[in-house]
Amino acid sequence: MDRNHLRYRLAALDFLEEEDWSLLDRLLERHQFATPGEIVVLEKQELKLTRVILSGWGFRFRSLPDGRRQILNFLVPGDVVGYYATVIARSDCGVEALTDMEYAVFPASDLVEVSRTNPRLMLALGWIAGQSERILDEQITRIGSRNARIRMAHMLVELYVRLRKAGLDRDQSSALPVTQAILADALGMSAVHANRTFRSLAAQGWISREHGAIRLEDIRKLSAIASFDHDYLDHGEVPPPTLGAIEDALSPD
Amino acid sequence: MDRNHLRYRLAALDFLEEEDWSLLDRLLERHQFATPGEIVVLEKQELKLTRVILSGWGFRFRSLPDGRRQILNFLVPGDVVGYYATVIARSDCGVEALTDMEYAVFPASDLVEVSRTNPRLMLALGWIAGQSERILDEQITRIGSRNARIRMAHMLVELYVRLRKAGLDRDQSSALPVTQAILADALGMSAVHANRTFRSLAAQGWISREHGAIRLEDIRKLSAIASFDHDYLDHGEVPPPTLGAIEDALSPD
DNA sequence: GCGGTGCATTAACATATGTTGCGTGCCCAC
DNA sequence: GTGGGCACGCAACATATGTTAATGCACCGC
Repeated sequence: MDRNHLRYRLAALDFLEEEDWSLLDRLLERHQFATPGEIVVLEKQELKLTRVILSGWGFRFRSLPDGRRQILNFLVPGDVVGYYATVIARSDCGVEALTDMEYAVFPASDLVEVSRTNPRLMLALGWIAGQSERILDEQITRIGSRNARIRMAHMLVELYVRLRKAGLDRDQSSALPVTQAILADALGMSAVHANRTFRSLAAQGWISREHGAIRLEDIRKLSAIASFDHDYLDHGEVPPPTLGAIEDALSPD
Repeated sequence: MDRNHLRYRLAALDFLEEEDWSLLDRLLERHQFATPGEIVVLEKQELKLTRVILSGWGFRFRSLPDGRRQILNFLVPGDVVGYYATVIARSDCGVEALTDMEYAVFPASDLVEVSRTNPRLMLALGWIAGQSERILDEQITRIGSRNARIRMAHMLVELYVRLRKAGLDRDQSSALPVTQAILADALGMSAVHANRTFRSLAAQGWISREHGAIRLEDIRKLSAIASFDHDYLDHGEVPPPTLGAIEDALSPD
């Protein structure tokens, strides 16, 4: 399991040193497992743990008074859950596994020490957190201002792209382990309408279903109708000036 | 201007020391101003600055291909914009002022040093960032799974609560400087429908308009129909166990 | 083989929301 | 004052989406 996807994603940043990597390894020592449908984190739970998804899929969600639920975002390998748990004690959202899932757990307060001893690593983890926030922005835009077809296409492409960035190859990342009901919860629409929308996209041959999963058949077409911005998750490759600034800030050490 | 609202909000955390406060003051030394309607941050702009709202209102938004825009969240005094700018160079959303606004600006890379020298302060700022993320979660839930009336009521109450927590008194915080068009952009609905919804709430006497602003007349009723969770922004008062953990993590200093 | 159970599909109908277009009142610059 | 711009109000109609309810189909345990 040493080839975890967080490592892969962080490598793109290209400024971590040997000691950062080894501290990261120690941080991620303790692993836990979950099976499909398992609730990993309960809502409204006192929570002082940070988790890192190592393999498999899940999602963060909130339940509504009327029994429905809203999926806030999906979790893929390399994602961090509970980054702020040190300062925000209660978790307001639950986490559920979609597939078999392996994740690392450590006390959130460890991050306080990390920030003191290895600011570079902390910065790198902050980068991951920042990406999540950007994904939330995108989710808001998707739900708030697009119709069902575009919403669904956009969501599917985003998941595909995130998986590829997490290091999964084309074939692994074009079969998404989500049911239409899950998609409906994520996109804020009824299951029936999700099905209508799904069939409409499937009729054009852009997606298809296989078992309880969805296969992307034509990612270009999907990106096109959703006017998906392929750059939007790309800012990982920190450009030289910024990297310089980091070194400057660190150098008076 | 020494009584800035970030200071007020951070005071609730109750673990910052004298040196943290003075570093914060130095960080927020440089102020800038904006007038209503002014674009403070352009979309898709290289951005290596972090900003802290000191007074006034604004919002983060994204433009859509068809000319509409989605408001991601509102900014009130004490909010931080561009917390991750060190690692995520490009800003994907713009920031616009709603009222006269004063804000502090500093290079995002300063935060790297803060995290090394004053992890407590960094933690405190992370708490602010964590609250913003929670607000995004709420925005997703609001847009994704509630009808127009509830969405609007919920949003209005949230703004009211956030203002009060930022230190504004009841009267200042029950008049919100937003037009119905702004609300529509925030709630992901058409301006006409926002107006319908507004009038429906106004007909019950729960809100009213005054000039270009909205006055909340009955916050209890609004909270009730929106089943607004008054705790959800409350986790600021870090409970003893967590605070203990922070001290533990810091003590081997 | 049988009967579940979970997911997908479909139809008919109800409702929420979007669109277009026009009218009103207010404030402000000239 | 007056003309223009802006926020708001409103009606009629078009459309997207929700609801309910029933059906089919695969998989699985027994």
